[in-house]
Amino acid sequence: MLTDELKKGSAEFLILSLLEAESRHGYELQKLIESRSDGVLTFNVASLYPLLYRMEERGWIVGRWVEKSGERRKRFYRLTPAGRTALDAQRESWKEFVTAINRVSGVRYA
Amino acid sequence: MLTDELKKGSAEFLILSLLEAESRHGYELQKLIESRSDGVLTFNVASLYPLLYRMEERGWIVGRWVEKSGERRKRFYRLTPAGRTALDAQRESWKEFVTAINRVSGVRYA
DNA sequence: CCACATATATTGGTGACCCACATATATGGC
DNA sequence: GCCATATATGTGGGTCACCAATATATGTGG
Repeated sequence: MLTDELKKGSAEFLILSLLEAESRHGYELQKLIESRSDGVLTFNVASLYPLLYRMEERGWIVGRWVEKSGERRKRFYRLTPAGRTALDAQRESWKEFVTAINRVSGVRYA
Repeated sequence: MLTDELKKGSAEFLILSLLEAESRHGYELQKLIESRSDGVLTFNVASLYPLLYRMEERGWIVGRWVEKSGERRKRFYRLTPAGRTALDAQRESWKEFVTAINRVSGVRYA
């Protein structure tokens, strides 16, 4: 499937987008992406956590551990100013990319 | 850049789309994708030819060598019925994918 | 004669993604 | 009391695509 290949690379953009409104933890991000896309976009845990670390190293997001009694510890991530800048850039890239593919492939949204 | 990652996986779809109208050879496909996307979508030769072989093995396209005097030999590819079916499926996948990403990321085309 | 465009092709390295597995807690069903 | 399932985070190892670099070969323009 085309989608399988394309999903690669989109994950970062989705995470940045979801963190724009409020901070969230990894598992939550995974479930949100899956439910909000009606199952079209799925996310493997083995991709999720390494990706979050990479994004944190890059300074786009910052995580903090939250521990509540009677709950498993969670790591909540929030967007940094650099992350917001990256998000803006990726939004533009995304639009440009979609426009380009549509133009070359002749896709129209009837 | 987001685009760099996303370009992966879209190549097949673009090639199938371009071959729908008429048969073309590898180098031509590469140049067409680049020019029609205004340089947004670039294509590495080291990806192009192996990809064409894979698509031919899968039975989506068929190539034939064309040799003219005073010209380097070219391999023209045309779409097979199976390729056309695959193209239809990929068009749907593409639309579904774009819709899903837009919904999750909150992108709107103003 | 040499740089460049055309045209096809491969080797070798990098890097992302994912299967499978591991750990730990709370809840619901039987 | 026990077991499956949901929640939540994490990793080792294999696979696979992409790409930089390189190679071959011909026609054109300066």
